Amino acid sequence: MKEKKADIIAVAKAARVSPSTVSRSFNHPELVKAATRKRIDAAVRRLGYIRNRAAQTIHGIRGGTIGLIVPTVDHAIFAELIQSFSENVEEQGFTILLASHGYRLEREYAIARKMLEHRVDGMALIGLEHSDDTYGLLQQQNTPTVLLWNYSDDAPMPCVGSDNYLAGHLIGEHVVRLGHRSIAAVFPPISGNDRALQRLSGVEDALAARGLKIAESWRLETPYSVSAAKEKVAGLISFPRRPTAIICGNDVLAWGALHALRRAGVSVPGDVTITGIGDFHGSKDFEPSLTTVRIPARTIGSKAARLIVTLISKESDSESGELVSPELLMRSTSGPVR
Amino acid sequence: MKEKKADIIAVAKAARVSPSTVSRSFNHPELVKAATRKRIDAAVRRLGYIRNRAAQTIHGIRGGTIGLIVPTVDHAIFAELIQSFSENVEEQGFTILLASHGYRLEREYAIARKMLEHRVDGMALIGLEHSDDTYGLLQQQNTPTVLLWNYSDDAPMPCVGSDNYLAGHLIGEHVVRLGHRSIAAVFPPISGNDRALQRLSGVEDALAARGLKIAESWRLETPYSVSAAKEKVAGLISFPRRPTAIICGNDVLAWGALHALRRAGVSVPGDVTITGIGDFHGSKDFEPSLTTVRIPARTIGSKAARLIVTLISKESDSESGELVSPELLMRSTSGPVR
DNA sequence: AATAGTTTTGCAAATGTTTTCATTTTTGGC
DNA sequence: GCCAAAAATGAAAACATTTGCAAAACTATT
Repeated sequence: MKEKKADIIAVAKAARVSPSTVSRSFNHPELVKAATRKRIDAAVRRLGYIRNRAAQTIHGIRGGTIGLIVPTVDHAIFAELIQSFSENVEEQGFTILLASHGYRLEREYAIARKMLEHRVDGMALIGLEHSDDTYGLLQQQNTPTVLLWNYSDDAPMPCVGSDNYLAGHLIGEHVVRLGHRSIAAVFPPISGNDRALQRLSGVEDALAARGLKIAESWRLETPYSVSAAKEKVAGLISFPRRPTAIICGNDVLAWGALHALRRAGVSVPGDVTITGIGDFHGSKDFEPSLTTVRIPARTIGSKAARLIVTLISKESDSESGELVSPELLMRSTSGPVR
Repeated sequence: MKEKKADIIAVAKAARVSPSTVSRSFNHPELVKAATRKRIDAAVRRLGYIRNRAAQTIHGIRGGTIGLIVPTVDHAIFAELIQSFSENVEEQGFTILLASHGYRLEREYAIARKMLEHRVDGMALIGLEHSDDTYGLLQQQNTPTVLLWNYSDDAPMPCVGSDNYLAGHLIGEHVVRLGHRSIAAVFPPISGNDRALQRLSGVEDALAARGLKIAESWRLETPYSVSAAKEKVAGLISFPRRPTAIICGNDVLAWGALHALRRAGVSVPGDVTITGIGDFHGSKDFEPSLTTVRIPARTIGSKAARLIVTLISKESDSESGELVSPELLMRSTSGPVR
């Protein structure tokens, strides 16, 4: 029906040169005479030729793609990270191949495999918790890989992220320092989510240091959503005996808690202290503004981007990642216990 | 240093068959004897062989990737759309190649080109507004393409989305019906953003139908962020003469407005009515819950996914897209004028 | 045990590039 | 105008696969 798409040979013919020259004109323009290059460019435009990356990838040339696997895209926090990572990586001429595994680590393995089939130049994963298969695969193919979001000195691969345990610890300490003794926690499910687990441990250890413990019935688990958190917290405060502080595993849950309290007419921080973790867009401007721990997604994204590109081009395994410290932001949702 | 990665020939040798048989065992397993397949699979596992998609793409075989270009990832609304689109597309065995252009349409063209170089099987773009070059490119390469987010009968390519003009109209009508006459609007910049433009037109037309018009000084333009909107609205209401209703171009801006009013001690909807557009996660559970127009990102994402896959496999241009209607959600931030 | 049919396999060509090496063309110095 | 050196180009091999076709190996049938 339609003339088949132009290939490099067609261009060569049209420009009255050999395919080699056309190829060179793309990849090493300085090696071909300006006049010839002009003719080639004209032919390219005339035929609407588009290079076939697949055909060059076959020659072991870098394809210019980086695989990024996230649990999900539509959590504020990952969205920000993805944006920053992809922006920075694009700047270096790479394109990202994106997929989400929905917190299922076997899916992650399958996706990683598929990305390797596409011969990505590097990979980026979220967190430190991955199946042995995944780690094995990446190691064996020795694909440059960076782990995002979490940092640990003894991670099996270079990672750039924050110390989520410390983040939890900071917020836990802040809350006990304010004098709170009746403390509840609202966290996302921790299976397949080492970030949440570490935050929770940090909180617990901080409390334990003062001999405090979160009562079983005050340890709430909710999916990542404002409405789920709101509902859970509404239930929590409907009992006569209430916590004086609620520590949330991330800012989205904290927003939900805040709305629940507002609805119930409970004053924050007068009656109850609320804290988040993450400092998402909007937390600073919430009324009242949310006390939280800053984990700078944009910074992590851009540092990770720089790292993976280095790893890819230098082929130097030396780089071991970077820790970006969490920072406590005392704002208006936390206050001393009455 | 390390033995080079296994290729199909190495596998063939290890399994004592010819490369052709190995290839067949992957692509047409029913054509090879079970016993042989077993031997091949064993060899594959032993050598850690991973197929090279690039090498098959070269044969005109579908590579299994779909290019998705968005303005940015980290707007709640796109995040949700991307998630749903990618989820559904992955289910069909495709992987997405993602990039963002930051509302710059020339960037979009460059990215599209690069994706074509990677020989994506299809493309998805946000909105109907794209450079002629981009449209030309896609048409000329006749790459199956779907336009997301916006729907129009006379779009140059299949699109699945909502009617943003109608969304704006619905909300505008709702507000005037409540008796408001002093109306302000807070919208994102409309350049390179046909969604916002159409919403605004919808609003304006709805007001005009009642002989109303938004005063120049009450037409605020702010970037997409809670804090920017909060600030702008704080300024707006600091004047003695205030609007009785503020129509926001999307829910994020509405949240900002809500926080500004809360801070200023202005009651909603008692003193001022606020409306959003989008119905993002969290709007329903905001206190007070936000009146807005629902534009179901998840639905759009999944329908678009289905459409692009059809377009790719059936090669049938017949499909022309789908309109998913916006729906007015009257909640608690809007009320009759005092 | 021979035949016809069917299933399984291998050979070789093809795919769209890049790259090495050799050859041709150009340039500059005389 | 000639020569050596430098610059530009082309021929052919290489890359990792797939596939059409033909050969080989099995199965039933007699």
